[in-house]
Amino acid sequence: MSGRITIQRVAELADVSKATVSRVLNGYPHVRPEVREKVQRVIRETGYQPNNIARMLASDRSSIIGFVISSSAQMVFHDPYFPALTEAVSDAAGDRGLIMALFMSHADGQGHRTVNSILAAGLFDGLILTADAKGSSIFPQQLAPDMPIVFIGRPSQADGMHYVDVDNVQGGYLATSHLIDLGHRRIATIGSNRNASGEDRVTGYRRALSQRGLAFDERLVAFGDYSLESGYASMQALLPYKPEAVFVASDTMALGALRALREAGLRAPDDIALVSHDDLPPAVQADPPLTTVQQPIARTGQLAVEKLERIIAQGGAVRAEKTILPVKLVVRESCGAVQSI
Amino acid sequence: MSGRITIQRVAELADVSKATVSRVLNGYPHVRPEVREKVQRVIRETGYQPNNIARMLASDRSSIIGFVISSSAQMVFHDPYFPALTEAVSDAAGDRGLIMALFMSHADGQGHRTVNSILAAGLFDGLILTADAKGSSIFPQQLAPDMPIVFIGRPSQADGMHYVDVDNVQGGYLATSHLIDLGHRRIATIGSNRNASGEDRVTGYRRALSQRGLAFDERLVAFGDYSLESGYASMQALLPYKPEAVFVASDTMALGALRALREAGLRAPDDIALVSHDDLPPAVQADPPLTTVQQPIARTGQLAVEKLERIIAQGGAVRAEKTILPVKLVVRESCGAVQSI
DNA sequence: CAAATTTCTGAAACCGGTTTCACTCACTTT
DNA sequence: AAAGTGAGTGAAACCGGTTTCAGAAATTTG
Repeated sequence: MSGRITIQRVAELADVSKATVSRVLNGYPHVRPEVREKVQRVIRETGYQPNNIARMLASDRSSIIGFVISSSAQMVFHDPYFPALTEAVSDAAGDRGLIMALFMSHADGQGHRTVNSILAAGLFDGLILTADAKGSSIFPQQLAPDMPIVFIGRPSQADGMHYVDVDNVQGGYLATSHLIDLGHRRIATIGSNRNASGEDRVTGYRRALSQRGLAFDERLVAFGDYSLESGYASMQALLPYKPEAVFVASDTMALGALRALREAGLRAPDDIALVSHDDLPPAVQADPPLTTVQQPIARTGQLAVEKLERIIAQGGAVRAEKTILPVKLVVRESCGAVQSI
Repeated sequence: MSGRITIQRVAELADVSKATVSRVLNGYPHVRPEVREKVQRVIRETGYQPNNIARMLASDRSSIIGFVISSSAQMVFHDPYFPALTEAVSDAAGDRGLIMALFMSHADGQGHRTVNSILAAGLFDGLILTADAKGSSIFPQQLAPDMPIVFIGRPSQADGMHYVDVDNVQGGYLATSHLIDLGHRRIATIGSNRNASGEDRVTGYRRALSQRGLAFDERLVAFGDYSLESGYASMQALLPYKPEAVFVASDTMALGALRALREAGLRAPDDIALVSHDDLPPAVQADPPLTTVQQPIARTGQLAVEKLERIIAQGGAVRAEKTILPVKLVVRESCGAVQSI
């Protein structure tokens, strides 16, 4: 693997010791410029590539991080959020010279097994986990207390955990406030109680209502699972209660909601105004384009990797710390604030 | 990493040599049953986990394979094909005790750089690459002639390459034949010339036409890039030529095509019959649900991993071999063969 | 100019496994 | 009973790097 030639061979050719070659390789000081140059020339001429595995063994660092998506395969398929997040983490890792190993843990209770085997591999410098769904918690901390771990999204047991999340409460709040500003009073929501993000967005919704003196009506709240179908079903369930506007907790569910409206012979925003959450590509493509709360996915992935790297560097002795990223409202047509062109 | 205790410690506790522990660990013969049991007990009691990195170094196998998606980020987002394929490869790798490292190489010409750095890592037992787009070929073979590589999809330079692909020609053929069977004569296609798959599907389309004695009309052929938008634009471009039916080379483009129809006040299948390709989840959700050619994505990923494993095991001395998987037509409503319920 | 530093450098230990090889020992063959 | 077999075992080499440590060489200081 990686060619025949080793550090030993380079050392011989350059007429120095392995130690010196290693110093040159890692840019350490205490090497005479001329020697350094000679070694570099040999390296160049031979095309020598250090064996990373040997390096890992000796330095006890692998530069590999695990990225575990602990959602059901269904969600990974239906919601572009995961591909987007995966790319963000992958990019961030690549930028920092880390290799990302991806694991998709299945919904059939294999979550633990997957994580177990990952940890057993003893191969990773650290792990990034997507926040678990409520009730199907993963606790790698118990299995490997020293493994550096960063969650993306608030885990169900957030105590002592590092995590990066977007301000979901603020997201729900901004979306709902916008609808109130537009004069709507009877505002429904399609949220989710599947994870912390969904709950937080509903919390923001309620906060906006109460702050503006609007009553909270239980019948105007539906819960989905982030799938298009659940958005569709939820909207159908809400229609009998005649909402004027709806805050949908994800773009994907909003697409389903739009379909339900269309089938009911209604149009957004004319008959029902709609604001969603995430600002993923489908939001722009939707008909009408969705007014939605933009969450900085790329930044989220980047911060998670940076945080993980920091924890790794400090040997895990970092106080658990959460990072909450701000969100912002992107106004398009589904809310009725601007005219369709 | 992976706890404190080493094979040396286990050996001491079990009062045997490292060699014997290693034999037990790997299930090798030539260990007395009682000794084997004693070692296993110590392993159990101490919770010993072998250090995989040391193992890799000694055995020159990492059990890590790289999966490189060499498409633009755009496509990865827009087309569920890639998440589906990624999951398939990830699952297949996991089933076989391999770890999958994911790389998304960008469209900005970084493709090569990504692959270079992957190879430089000297860490992978092998690579699975998604077929390159035409003109942006990746040639890791040149850089690392000994690296076992399997493509998914026919690469632009297929000579001497291992690859697994679905029968795209047959896909285009089946779809088009179906439309002909339904009585249509003026059949258009939205294909793609971005990669081999797209071209093959168009080839199948042409083959069906000629076999049934229908003339090929250049104006009835449009090319997209697998995005929803390109499907939309292509359909708009085709409408002036009044097709009775269209074969669209991907579900995602079909969604765009449907939108174009809707906006033109037309309906599928009544005004224009439509058959697409892939049978990904959106095909079912579409309105109307899409008649589409099903490609066995999970199987594709699985075969790619198995083939790669075989090449690795044989030290790369395997004659290049291609595997073409059959496809089948799934009839839903968009073609007009069955009545909407 | 001697003494004290500081800069370079290489030998050797080390990381934690796997694998080779020689040797012991019990059991078969002649 | 001597020789031949094969199973069972451990010592040691090995994988290819990094890191420690001590000593030589060069430089600064007194």
